[in-house]
Parts: sequence; C-alpha cells; structure tokens
Amino acid sequence: MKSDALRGHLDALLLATLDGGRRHGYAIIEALHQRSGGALDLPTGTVYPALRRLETAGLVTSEWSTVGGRQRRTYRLTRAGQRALAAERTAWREFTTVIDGVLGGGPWPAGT
Amino acid sequence: MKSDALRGHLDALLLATLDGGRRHGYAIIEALHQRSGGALDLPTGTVYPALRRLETAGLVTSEWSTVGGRQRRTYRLTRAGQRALAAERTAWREFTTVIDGVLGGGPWPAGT
DNA sequence: CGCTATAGGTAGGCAGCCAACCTATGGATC
DNA sequence: GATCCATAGGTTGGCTGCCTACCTATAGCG
Repeated sequence: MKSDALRGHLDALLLATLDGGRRHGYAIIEALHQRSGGALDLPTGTVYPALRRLETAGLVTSEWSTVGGRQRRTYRLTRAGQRALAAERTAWREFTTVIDGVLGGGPWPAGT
Repeated sequence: MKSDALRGHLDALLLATLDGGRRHGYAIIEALHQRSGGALDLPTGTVYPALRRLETAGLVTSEWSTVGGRQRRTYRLTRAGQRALAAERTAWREFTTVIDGVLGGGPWPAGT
C-alpha cells in the first residue's frame, strides 16, 4: 500500500485501537497489524510521535507502568478522544463516499 | 473535509476525470466539484502541478488549443494512464477495506 | 474603466509520515 | 557469560505532496 495514502487517517486508526480498552504503543502497532491482515505495519517513528500528538491534543492520556521490569506507557481515550473518534468515523464515511463517487462510476460522459 | 485526507489519492481522482473523455484543467476542477456534490474544491495550485506531474510520469498527454481567444491545455489519458487508473481503483478498494476493517468494527476486545 | 468568470501558471512553506538510529530488559541459545 | 531476539520506549532529520498566495491574460457585462 502506498504510504501517503494513510495521510490524515492515522489518528483515526490510533484512536480506534484504543476504543474499548487501553493499550500501550507496541500493542497498538501489533493490533493494527493483525486487524489489517498484515497490510498495516506502522513504524515506531510514525506511531510514537503520533500518540504524543494525540496526548497533547487531549484525545488520549497515558500512564507509566512497569511490567516484568519493562517500562510501558499505556494509553486510553479521553472523552474528547471518544468524540474525536466518532467524528473521525463520520469523516471517513463521508470521505469514502466522495471518492467512491468519483472513482467508482466508471467512465464519465464527456459533457458532465 | 480535512485536506490531508486527500493525500495520495489526488492522482486517482484526476485520472478518473479523464476516463472516458479529454478535459482541460479548469474543467477537471469543475467536474470534480460537481461529481463530489461540492465536497471537492481543489485549488489550481493543487491541480495544475499535479497534472504536470502526471504528464511527466507519462500517464496523461496534453495539447494546446485556442477556444474563443483563450488558451486551453487539454489532457487525455495515455495507455499507461489507463493502466494506472485501474491500479489506483484497485488500490483504493484495498485501502478502504483495510481502514474499514480497523474503524468499522466498533470497540475491540481488549485481548485482540 | 472596473469587475467577474474563465483559463493558465509559479513559488514558498507547512505538516505528516517515515527511515534510521538509539536505549534498555528478559529469556533463549550457544 | 556471551550473544541474540523479542519486547518496549524514544528522537531526529528529511522527503514529498498539497495548499496558500500570488501573477498573467481574455471576454463580457455594467
């Protein structure tokens, strides 16, 4: 998959992985990998800065915990994050509708 | 609509407008505007450079013509462009399938 | 003469994502 | 006890693509 195709949709994906349960960054990457059937394999240099952006924006909060001697930063959605996720889902539906309308219709009559 | 959402999909839209007929740049912008129900309103600073990119890539060719004293550059798909359009449509379908699979499923079980 | 619609274009900048790199622990392998 | 991999976190710099802002030009209308 072309990598820039993801542009502007990454936040939605990250928020979605946190819907229904907290997760730490590494687990988010793995969850996306599994959920996408291997199509998504986001590098840490993409995910970690994005999570910090989301936290700065108040959409997620994080807590440090130590599991088996390893540091984990676990993220969960805030209320604003849940609202943002709902908005992202709506925006995604509208986006696909628009693009489908352009791409999907086959050849256009020349006069349209 | 968030503008970066379009990232990586613009070429597909432009190629699609040229499927089934030649068009000049201004008409491409208007066609996209109409086809999208007003959702797409691409600025010339986005479209014209993109068309030149597509031409450089061999996906479209252009011809100058003069209509009513005005210069028009009319674009049409090359064979490579038609193949590229088909590939873009396939990529789009795969892309939406992947994102839908992540966004669409509602809350995830924590263990997944 | 000025304004709008039509038609083309360029230049500079911003932001998002990625590649490359770094640190650290625990367990398995050698 | 050394080495390696999986797990877990992170930063930095750069590329690229799109957009904002700006410019030129013609035809037609007021």
